[in-house]
Formats: sequence, C-alpha cells, structure tokens
Amino acid sequence: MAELPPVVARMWDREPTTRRGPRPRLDLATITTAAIEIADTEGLAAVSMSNVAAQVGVAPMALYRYVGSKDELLTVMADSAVPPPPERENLSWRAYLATWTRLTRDLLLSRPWLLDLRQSTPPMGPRRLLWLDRALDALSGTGLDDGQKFNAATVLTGYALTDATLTHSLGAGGKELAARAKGATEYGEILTEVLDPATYPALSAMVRSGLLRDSTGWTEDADFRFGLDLLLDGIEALIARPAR
Amino acid sequence: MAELPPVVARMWDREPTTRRGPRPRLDLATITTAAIEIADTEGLAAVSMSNVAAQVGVAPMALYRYVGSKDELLTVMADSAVPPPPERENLSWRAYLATWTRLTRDLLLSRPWLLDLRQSTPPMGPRRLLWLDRALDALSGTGLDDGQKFNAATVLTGYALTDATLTHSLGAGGKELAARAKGATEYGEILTEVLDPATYPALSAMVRSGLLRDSTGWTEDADFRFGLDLLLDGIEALIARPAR
DNA sequence: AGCCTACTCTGTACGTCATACACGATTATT
DNA sequence: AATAATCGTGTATGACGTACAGAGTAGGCT
Repeated sequence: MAELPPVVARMWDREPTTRRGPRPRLDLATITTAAIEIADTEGLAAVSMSNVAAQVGVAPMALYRYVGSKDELLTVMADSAVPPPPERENLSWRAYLATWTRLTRDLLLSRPWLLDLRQSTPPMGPRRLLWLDRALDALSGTGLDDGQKFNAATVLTGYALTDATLTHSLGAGGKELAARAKGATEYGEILTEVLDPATYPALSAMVRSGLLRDSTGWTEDADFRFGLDLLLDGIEALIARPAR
Repeated sequence: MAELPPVVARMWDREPTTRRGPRPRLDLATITTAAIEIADTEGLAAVSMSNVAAQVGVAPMALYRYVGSKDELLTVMADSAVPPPPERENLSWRAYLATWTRLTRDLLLSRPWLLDLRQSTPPMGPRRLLWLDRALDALSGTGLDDGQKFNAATVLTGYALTDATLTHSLGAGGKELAARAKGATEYGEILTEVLDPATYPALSAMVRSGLLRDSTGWTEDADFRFGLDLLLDGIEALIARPAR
C-alpha cells in the first residue's frame, strides 16, 4: 500500500478522520471554492494566498494547514473547477466523444485561467479522472487496445485545449493587445504589416487574401467541428482497420 | 500603416535606427539569449529580471530599456527559442508535416519551459510564424481552402503540445512527485490506490490491467506516431473529399 | 479530573520579485 | 556650444510566498 503524495490524499479525502486539537474552521473545499471564485472574477493573478485567506475570513498562514503550498492549491483548483462529464445516454462512441470534447473546450473558455494553469503533473484529481474514464468507456466496445484508447483521449483533450487557447487569445488576448497599442491592431493587420512575402510566402498570401482580417470565420464553431471531425474520422478509420 | 505594439516592433527590428543618447551596450538579442540560457539550465523560475541582468552584466533596471516588462521578455523568449523549420526538400505534404510535427514536439521536450510559457497572444514572432508558413506551404497543392489549412496546422501544433506535455509530466514531473512523497509513487500506483472501480470502471480496469504500470509503453515513440497518423489520416481523408 | 500532546490559527519577519522614479552620464541634433 | 533625448544606475516600494514561534483548544490518556 503505497503512500500517497499529500495533495493527492487531500483531493481524495484520505486524511485521517479523528484528529486532536481544535476543530478546523475550514476545509479544503471551502478554500478551493473561494480561490476559484477569485480566479473567475478577477483572474488567476489575483489568486494570492492573502486574497484567498481574506475571502474565507482567515489569516493568510492558516491556509497552510490545508494546503502545502500555493502550487498545491492551484493543482486542487484545476481539478475542482471541472464539472461532471456528460452522461453517456445511448450515444454512439463518436457522438459521445464529440460532445465530450466540445464540453471540454467550453469549460476552458468559460474558465480561461485553466489555460494558464499548466499542469506539471498528470491528472490525478477525481473529476478530471472521471472525464478520462468516460472517454475510455465510450471506446470500450470498439476493439481498440488500451494504449489506443488512451491516446485517442489524449488527442481529443489536446485538441480542445489548443482550440480554446487560440480562440481565447484571439478574443480577449487580442483586445488586450489592441488596448495596449494606440492604433487599430487586429492580429491580421499586424501580420500584414510585418510579414515579408518573400520569406513567408504561404502565410502572407493567406493573410492578404483576407482570412485573418475579421477574427470570425476561423474562430467560428464550424472550425472547431471541422478539426473535431478530422480527429474522429481518424479514430473511426483506426477502428475499422483490422489490427495494429 | 498601423502602429505596431512595442514588443512586436522589437521582435521584428522595427525600431528607429538613429537615436540620440549614449550608445546602447546591449540589444534585445543578447538579453533574450541570456534569459534562454538561464531557462535552459535552471528552469523558468530562475528567469528573474535580476538574474538575467546579472547574466549580461548590467543593473536590473537597465533591461527595461529593451523590454517593456517581464511578460514581454517571456514573449520574445518564446519566439527566439524556436529554431528554423525543416526544409521542404521534395517531401510529400504528409511526410513533411510528419517531421514538422515531430520536430515541434522534440523542441518542446528539449526546452520544457516552453510548455510553462502560456501564450496569451497568438504567435507574432518571426520564427514561429515561419513554422506556420511552412506548414501552410506544404498544404498548398492539396486543394484545401485557407481555413482548412490553418486549422490543420493548429491541430498538429496542438497535438505536439499535448504529447510533449504528457511525456514530460510523466518523465520529469513524475520524478518530482516521487521525490516529494516517501514511498514508491509511480503514476499508475497512485491511480491504483485511489480509483474506485465502481465510479471509474473503464479507467481502473485499464490501470489494473497494467497499462500505466511502467511509463514506457505509452510514452513511447510509437504512441506519438500513432496519434500523428491519426491526424494525418484525417487530413488525407479531407483532401480526398470532393468539397466542403 | 487533570495532564499531555497534537493540532489550529495568528502575528511577525525575511527574502525575492517586478517595477516606479529620479539622477548623472553620454551623444546626436540644432 | 547648447539642447534634448536616451542610456545605465541606485534607491525605494509594495506585493508575494512562506518559515517560525507562540497562544489557544480539545481529544486521549492516566
């Protein structure tokens, strides 16, 4: 019976139940909720130990009774911010994974600070693992082997992440940029300004033909579906293939 | 003629050439190189304005003559750390994009701090855009429209990123974790310990059947190729399709 | 009942960080 | 030669993460 790292133990409520001293006035969930609320409203930068402590009405150092470090808090946040995965109903694997991926992306767009939170460890929280489980489960009747299923889930997660990053950085990030510089500074205009057609032939042709002028048209939902179908087609082809 | 945001102007050497005061003792490139060297050897956390300034032999505040903020420095680093893309030679689009994606992943693994550097703005530096250009160029004979080409490049980038993140977090990140807790704490063992088969049926079955026991076997190169082929198959199918 | 001990929260303190500001030195332009 | 812009430095500020010591609290033991 291996010993769990402390964060993991806390995330899974594996702390010993009977304790000695004064009854704790908080629990990890309250702290996490407060931190998430701050991140939602004021951004990840505003999530400081002081701010979180103030939010739950406690001295900053009190948080360290529940969390080993700020990094741990962020790790827990990254899991707690995730809602339960969608129900399978009686969807085909393909339909299920399509909404699974879409919801992943929507989550990342609704809580963009999750994008800033680089996970330096693989997912180990209950909620993220639940999502993973459901994706694997959806593929269970397909004859894929474990590694293939796992990789498929990885690819879909990655796609949601990339798409969310791009969409968000062209939306909000673009506005930040535009605010910083005086003139009109849409992404496309910057590229037009800067690209030399000789060294960037394909890209500058594309820019000049207008693709990036208005950020709609390639940040649209249709484009997300396009890439998603690409991936699902690939998986489908793999399933149809005899063996590896 | 739009006005460029200051970082962009600096990255593209669009600064006015004749200046008044004393001759600058540095330039952006030296600073960036020094910062990258620190990040390579001591990690991104060691990249502080003080450290970078010390590395180039200058007072911390001097850096602000070349860079508006630390964030800007990181943005420039993220571009400068990228080598030139591979030559097209006479490779098929598929072969080219395969090595293109693989090299992207290899770069991220060799400079893992790039993974920590979340880009809150779309790529605007000369080197990253060069990679983008080459990917688009490789698809130029395929009949895909601009949006499709762009999305294809996005998907491949995202895959490289996801794979690198996973591989890295299971390699180095896993070791960090194991160092923090006393016992043997391989990822698989943690999951075995923590997962309830009732609520995590698919995942716990997979874990118990041994997939994640040794991290080789699904961090291997074969698995990278697997996902990559998945994506390329998808793109190929799209090309073969009559129209959209 | 009463002591011990583990645990909770607080206050203070330290080192690090990004960066604002004012200054003297330097150089191209007038 | 005078002006004005630019460079590098030194100092200062406020925020941050967290180490540490201590005071209060309550369960487990005798």
